[in-house]
Amino acid sequence: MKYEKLQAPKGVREYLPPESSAFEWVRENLIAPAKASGYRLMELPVFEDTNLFSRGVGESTDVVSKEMYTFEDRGGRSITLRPEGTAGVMRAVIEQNLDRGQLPVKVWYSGQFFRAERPQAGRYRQFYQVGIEAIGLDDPAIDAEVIAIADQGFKNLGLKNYRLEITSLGDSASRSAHRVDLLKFIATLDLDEATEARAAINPLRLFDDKRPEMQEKMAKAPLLLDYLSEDSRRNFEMVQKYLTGMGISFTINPRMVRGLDYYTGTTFEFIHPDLGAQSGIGGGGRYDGLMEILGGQSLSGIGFGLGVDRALLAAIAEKTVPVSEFTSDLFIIPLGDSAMEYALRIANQLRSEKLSVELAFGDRSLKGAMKAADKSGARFAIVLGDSELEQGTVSLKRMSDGEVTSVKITELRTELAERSSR
RNA sequence: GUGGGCGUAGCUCAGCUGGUAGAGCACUCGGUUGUGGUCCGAGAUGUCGCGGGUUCGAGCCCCGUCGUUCACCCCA
Repeated sequence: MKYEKLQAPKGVREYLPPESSAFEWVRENLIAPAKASGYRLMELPVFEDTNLFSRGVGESTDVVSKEMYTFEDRGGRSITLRPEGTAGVMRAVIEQNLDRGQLPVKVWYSGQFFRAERPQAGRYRQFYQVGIEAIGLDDPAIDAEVIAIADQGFKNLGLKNYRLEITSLGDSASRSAHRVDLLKFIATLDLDEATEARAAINPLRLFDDKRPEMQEKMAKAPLLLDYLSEDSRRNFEMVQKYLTGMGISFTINPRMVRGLDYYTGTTFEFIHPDLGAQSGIGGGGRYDGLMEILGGQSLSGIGFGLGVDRALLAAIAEKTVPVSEFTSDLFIIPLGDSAMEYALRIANQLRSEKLSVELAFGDRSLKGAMKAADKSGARFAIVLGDSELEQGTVSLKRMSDGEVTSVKITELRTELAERSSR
């Protein structure tokens, strides 16, 4: 009886050895600056009450209206696989009262997110993000620091070709003033039906249209940046000053539009040109009304999400991924049953002393086992047979040049420690 | 959700105007008794994505389907 083969669901990206080590390298490097800045881990569920996203992210966004994985659980509750990270963090902060202590609350997270889009280069239905949130403080210095943390993550990967774009969406007074004029302007344009509909939901979206004729039409549209209130404008200037002071280069993109409704004030995107159509490797911004919308107190916040999958693609494009393979300290080749019994024992012991040790299993030829030792990248190899067991000594072979030294088995650990460090 | 390209051994691919499959790499074993990376030799592996159709006959043609890839919408 032969069973049918199963496949992974459409649009998921899997990371298997040896590429998985590059993925892990990217993720850890993106996390490191957050840890170094006092952000602490938050491990959250990947599914939440659907209302969290429809209310938090915004009913009008594409993410909510057509890209969510929503289903009913056995208790009849509407559940959604998280399409982004911020809403879940806010929910947990409110629910667990983290905002009752000292502010800001500074947390980071890492994990998979889900959007039911048509997959393409750098876009998957399950994707990985590293993110941070700083909640409860209005200070342009925090905005600048959050951006700097993201930037440092990309620098850790050795990336050079990306650029940082920033803008300010201002406070609600700024936005409503701008909206009036923008709607007036849009009313003068001759738009197709689909675009008209998008404009009705969120007129800012038209700035993001890639079609050249639309860009032309929008060229003279009023820009939100010109409508910033005095406070917002001063805030934005401070953010820029701080960034410049840290040596972080950026460009101001007054036409930048983000896909989530909760953004306010400082907003930013990291863009890498070598990835194809999906060029955003990370982005974020302020979300000053979000917590209140989700039933918490009225606190501001700022955060970012960085795409691990896309950052990896960028690192591959720029050829900055280190080629290091896993290397163990010792590879043991036992010959025969009693040697295997002994090998398992000393391997365990060496591992308990923090050495990494691999064994040759199965009935392989010695030549094949040596080949496996070579492939594993182990620094040293020993053969364990009857004569070695009798004499209590082994020939410690250094794989890089084949040099062999006779070593007592009881002294393997110290020998390895000494020789590996050189 | 819309549109284009692709789908042949683990991987990268070849397969001429339709006659039931190959290469390189990788893998396993061997090249005289227990030592890797080079070299030489031998070997295993495919329901040609799946289903249907045309045909005496299809990996090659047609339809559908699934997957993949690229782009649009949108986004990490």
